[in-house]
Amino acid sequence: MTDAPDLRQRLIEAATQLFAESGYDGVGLREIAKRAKANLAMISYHFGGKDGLYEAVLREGFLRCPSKLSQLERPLPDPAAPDARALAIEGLRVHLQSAVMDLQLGLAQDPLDRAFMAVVLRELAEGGPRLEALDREFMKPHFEHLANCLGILRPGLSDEDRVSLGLAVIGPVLACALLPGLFRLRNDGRPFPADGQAFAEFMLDHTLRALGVEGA
Amino acid sequence: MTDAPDLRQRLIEAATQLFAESGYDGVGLREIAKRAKANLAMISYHFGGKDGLYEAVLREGFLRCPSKLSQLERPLPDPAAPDARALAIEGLRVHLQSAVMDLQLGLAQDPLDRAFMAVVLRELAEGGPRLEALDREFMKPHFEHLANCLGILRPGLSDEDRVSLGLAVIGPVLACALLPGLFRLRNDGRPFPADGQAFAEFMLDHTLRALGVEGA
DNA sequence: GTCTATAGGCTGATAGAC
DNA sequence: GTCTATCAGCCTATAGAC
Repeated sequence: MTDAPDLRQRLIEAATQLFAESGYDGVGLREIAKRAKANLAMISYHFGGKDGLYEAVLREGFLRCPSKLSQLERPLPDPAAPDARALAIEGLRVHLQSAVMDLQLGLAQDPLDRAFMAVVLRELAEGGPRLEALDREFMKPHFEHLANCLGILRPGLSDEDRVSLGLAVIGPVLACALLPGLFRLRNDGRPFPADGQAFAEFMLDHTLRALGVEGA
Repeated sequence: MTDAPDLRQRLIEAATQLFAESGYDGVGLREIAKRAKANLAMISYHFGGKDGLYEAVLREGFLRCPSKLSQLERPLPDPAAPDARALAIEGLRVHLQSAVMDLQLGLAQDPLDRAFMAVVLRELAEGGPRLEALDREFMKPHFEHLANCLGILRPGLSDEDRVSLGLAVIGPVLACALLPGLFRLRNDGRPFPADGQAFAEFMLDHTLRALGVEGA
């Protein structure tokens, strides 16, 4: 991991960790080079500059993560099917578990993946120019799957209310990922959630109760 | 506003806006001085340095906001009262409306207040050394009020589940405040929520359904 | 209190030897 | 591909005139 074979990879790993900790403006290239046990000039040579390195961090992260993202199968419920509601409920469960996994709330073992997700969340929060690409890559698939399931379980909402409902379901997971320090405080210093699976189940149960659906 | 009487105030206002936009490391003192129409040296003179200016931004924000925070009265429900459940429901409503207001999701008119809350949220997300103070000042009162209400409506939860339940209620509001750009995308470019009051009511209704309580 | 001028250090980037 | 040495520019901070 830290002793990756080639320099390029070491630089990307070091940069991912440091950007995750301190943000783009908070780290210098010298520090990154030092952590990667590489020479400063190698950053310009391999990536063309700090911006190029940052983009490489995101690009390589994209390439590395999709295979890990949504490892759980996520069947799209067919509204016309006779068991549509049951499928939607199962879809909702898979969606929540998947979101909790993706956002590294306790299931991700690889520190590099955790750091990468922190970079992504930081970028989403800043609302910068890369927001649309990140949304398309990370958030949109989840939101669409979520919207499908919710549309079956609660049809006929206004546009505004549909967004609100989606937010009511996924918001807790997002908030938890965006404010890890705060929820550590809320949980007496222990990381929260302690058990990602149980957390996802709790949120699923909460959502199903709100939707007036009997839990599967 | 931008033309505040004294220089000190102008510096704090300029710094609040710029720190909100670009973060602590993302802005230079020159830029802050320029926006405040002040001389660079005045920052050291009045605040002792960049760190002092940042702390002043937070301190003055604390002083300015509590009067605006929780403008709605927020009675603490008494679990022993005969109408405890009704009081808890009303408390929950007030809590959600208040949180939506505090987090500037559509109700805050003053751009300075909006910028200040952005600084606070940024600081909470970074998880820095000031996190505990910010939590105590901004989050804890809400969480405690929330916990009181939820404890009445749904007693006997485990510690972990109690945190989860609190997060299920307040998470959507937090997520929305932390990812304004993302939810603008989710809402076809329009800011979300369009109507903070309606948003709070939706979340209250959602929560009450989940808790199996008839809406007031 | 406000300003100019500048110090001293760090930043990202690169030329050029190997 | 990797390194050293160095550049020009920016950063924060401050000494000192007014």
